[in-house]
Amino acid sequence: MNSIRRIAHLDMDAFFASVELLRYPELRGQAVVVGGRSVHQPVDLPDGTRRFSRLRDYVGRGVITTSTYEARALGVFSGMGLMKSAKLAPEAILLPANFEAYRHYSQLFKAAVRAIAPKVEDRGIDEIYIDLSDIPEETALLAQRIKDAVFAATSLSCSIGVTPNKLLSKIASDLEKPNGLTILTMSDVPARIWTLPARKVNGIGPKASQRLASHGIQTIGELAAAPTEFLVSKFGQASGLWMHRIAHGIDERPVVTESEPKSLSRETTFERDLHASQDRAELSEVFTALCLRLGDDLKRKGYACRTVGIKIRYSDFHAVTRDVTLPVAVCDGAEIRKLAGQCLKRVPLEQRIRLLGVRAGGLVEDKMSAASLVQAELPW
DNA sequence: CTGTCATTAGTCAGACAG
DNA sequence: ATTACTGTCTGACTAATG
Repeated sequence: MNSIRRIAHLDMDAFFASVELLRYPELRGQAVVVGGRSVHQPVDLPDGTRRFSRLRDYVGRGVITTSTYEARALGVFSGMGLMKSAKLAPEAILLPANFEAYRHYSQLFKAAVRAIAPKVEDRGIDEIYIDLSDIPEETALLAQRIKDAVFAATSLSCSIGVTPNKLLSKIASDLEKPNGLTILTMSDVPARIWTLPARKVNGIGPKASQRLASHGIQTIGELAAAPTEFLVSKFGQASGLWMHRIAHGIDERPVVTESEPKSLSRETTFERDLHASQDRAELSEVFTALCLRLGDDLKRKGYACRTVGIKIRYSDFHAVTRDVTLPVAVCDGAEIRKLAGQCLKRVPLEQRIRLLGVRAGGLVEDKMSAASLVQAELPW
């Protein structure tokens, strides 16, 4: 039971952008970013070539979802506003996101991995953890075999880190990107991990890294050197102890192969900020549409919810949420609309609104709600 | 009967991630 | 004119229950 674990983290390289390059191979080698809306869909020209949008053509409030490494070299990264990135790289190609294609390639690469190593934890569309502990094969050969299988199935490259735990593997997979393969043991922690910024730890985001920096802690090594009592006094019992452990490369979390969703949500950002009274009709229409779509999502996935909530982001980017919990679960869009409407009455509506969202929580399985199954279960 | 403590559920904000 | 969308987790606070 105390055997050394071998955990892999596999991360597809620039996933969305790489999938787009499969469809538009003439863009290979160019600065390409994925983001924005479908108005930027490439147009097929009569001469057989395609016309692409450029970042400088972009108007709106979207962000970059993924960029090619050529685009990253120009300083444009995921999460950056497209308007801002257009100033840095006006000539870069802009493509709208095509989630259907990404989901397709996601299934392909995950199936290819599972055929070799079945203990796989889903971490979103483009990454997974794999527990390799029970597979009797030398680590480097096994990891390379997985990389080859992913490429054979998708024509896409990935980067893999293999270490004794999820924390270290997640960091390791990023060390030699793209097309990397990094294998670390605990003895590598001082040389390869302690030298990295604390921000590289999965779970230390912008806020925590800034707070750490304010105490003179920049690297994971400096975090490891900080007294536990100091970390606990500054970040609380749970976070302080956690930081101390992860800084020493300790992480016992298992690879979890099955999970149920906890919530479903739909939200949208408006082209311009709307006002509750001035733009009442428009807001109401979007609100209802979100609720109906959420109801569809619930039924399609076979869930009902006991909690319905809303989210509003104001023009100053400050956000509020309200929710309500019921004694019985619901899944009907119109029902959700009513409950969400009650939540809406509890938020201030003086300031203009940038984003509106609806959420279903407290999910319970409700196979009966799937229309096809209702028929099947009828007794006659 | 009152006060305290533990526990749980609900609500909301915020951090984080892919 | 900078900042999408979907989802998970945690901490703080309140209320209810025993």
